[in-house]
Amino acid sequence: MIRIGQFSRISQVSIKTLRFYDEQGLLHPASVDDFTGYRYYTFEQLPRLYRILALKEMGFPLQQIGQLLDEELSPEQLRGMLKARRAEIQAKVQEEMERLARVEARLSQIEQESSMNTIEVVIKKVEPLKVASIRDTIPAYSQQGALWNELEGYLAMQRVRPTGPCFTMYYDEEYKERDVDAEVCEPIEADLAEFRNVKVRTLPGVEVAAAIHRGAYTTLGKAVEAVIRWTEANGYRITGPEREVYIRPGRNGSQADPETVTEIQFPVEKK
Amino acid sequence: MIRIGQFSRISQVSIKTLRFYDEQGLLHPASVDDFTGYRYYTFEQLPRLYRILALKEMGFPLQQIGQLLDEELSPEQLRGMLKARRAEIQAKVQEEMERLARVEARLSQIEQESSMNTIEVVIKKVEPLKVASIRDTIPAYSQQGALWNELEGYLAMQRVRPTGPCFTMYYDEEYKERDVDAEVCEPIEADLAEFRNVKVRTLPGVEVAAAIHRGAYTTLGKAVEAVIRWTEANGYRITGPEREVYIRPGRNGSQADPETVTEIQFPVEKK
DNA sequence: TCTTGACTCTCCCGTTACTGGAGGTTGTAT
DNA sequence: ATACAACCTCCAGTAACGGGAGAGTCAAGA
Repeated sequence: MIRIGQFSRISQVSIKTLRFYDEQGLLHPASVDDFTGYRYYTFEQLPRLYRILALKEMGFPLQQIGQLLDEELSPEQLRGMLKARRAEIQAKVQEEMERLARVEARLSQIEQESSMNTIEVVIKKVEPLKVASIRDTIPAYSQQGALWNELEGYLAMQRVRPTGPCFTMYYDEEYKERDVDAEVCEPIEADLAEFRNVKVRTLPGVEVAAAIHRGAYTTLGKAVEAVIRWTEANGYRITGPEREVYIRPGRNGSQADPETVTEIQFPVEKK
Repeated sequence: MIRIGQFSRISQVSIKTLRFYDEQGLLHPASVDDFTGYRYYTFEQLPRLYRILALKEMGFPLQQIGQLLDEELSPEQLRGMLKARRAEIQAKVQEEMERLARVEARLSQIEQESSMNTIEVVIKKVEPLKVASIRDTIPAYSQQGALWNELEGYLAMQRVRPTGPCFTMYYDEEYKERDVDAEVCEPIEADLAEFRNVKVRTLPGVEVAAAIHRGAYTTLGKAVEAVIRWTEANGYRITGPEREVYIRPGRNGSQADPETVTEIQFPVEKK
């Protein structure tokens, strides 16, 4: 019977940790003095402690270690737990590798521009969204006015209010200056009948790479470029049409209002 | 000016998190109503929020993110922080890979033995240790009695008490049945003059791979084998002589006492 | 036998980046 | 006027301990 200090010295496990394992039921001392509360261990407890340490180094949480030690489990179950653990570690490694890629991308970018004037790109999930929309081929990128008038006119007539910021989707694979295949969308909640060009459907939820753009529409291209470059540098693939979300539209529809805030979104998936 | 709910919906950052970032000074709302406490955000705050998210995905802790955002730092400093982060991530990846190796080793072992009757091996640090010792070549592994008698006799005569469990070091590279190069050691604190065969020195601190063995000495070989196999499977290299630490020696020196507890240690380093 | 110093005990707080919930106030639509 | 969603603050919990306060215990030397 030895006291906690000596047990700690032999096993190289801190006294705090030993007390913690006692409390957690992982390793109770062989006996505890009722009056003084002193913990007494025996050398026979070392193998169990070492088993705990070994499992801990494989990354198991203490709770599971308790189970692994105390429950009689079949080799099958044991294999299962080990394989689950392996999968978790692999996921973790993957995650860290992606982090690394982001940092490396930033580093190589800083080599060129030597500052952090970057348009930030983030991954986020977009919920499924019910929208009313009109899709058409328009002569140029900046000439969506007619579509918006038609769509909003119809919504107003039907007394349906949009439930979030409106946006445009661009279906062209490559960048085009003219004859753009565009769809203007207003998110809605209510039921709405389709009418003429106005379609109603629910867009599926997706992951998007997104960047915020502030200022006149003429410089929107920079944000678009930033997102595309980012997806390439960070191992994502673009899987759908670009969305331009008009978070704060220009005053009275102006396309040059410097306080306009737009979000560029590209649906993506990991390569 | 929008309220927290809408800001949360646009940015896909939870309300709780936004409040937390406010509290932490990472992103204060553009204004707060003095009476109601309502937080009001503007769209102009989205870029800052996205910058926070981007840095978070690189794995920076929030505190550092605050610094990165608010302090004017030179590109040099920025590079430094990124490189430090990169190094940390690489270390983390390395660590997880080692975990993976341990789990894989266990899995492949279970394929053969289909249970967990394993001798657990752990890595621990051994502190530098001052010892009195006698080294000699002995006819067989089990015949250390004479050396121990001489060493302990001298210590008793000098009234020096050992300060921890005694141990033997084996210097032979390969396993030998006879003519074993062994050194018996007693850790001491006090100053002690060398005398005849008794040497005094301080062993350097090292990392060791260790396993506990319980029972008669005749089965010690299994523990030794377990440690050696483990080091191979987990990417370590043995860098010094084996130590056999007599944590609980057999009663009156018996080598067959089944309650004997011994620890096998091999100094190691990562490959 | 007493005292000193090392050892041990319990209890509480802090760590990270939030999430969940209780209980109470405010804003908006009908 | 009333419902109900949205918002507020404060508290507790997460994993696996480490640090420290304040009090009790043990072994050895004077």
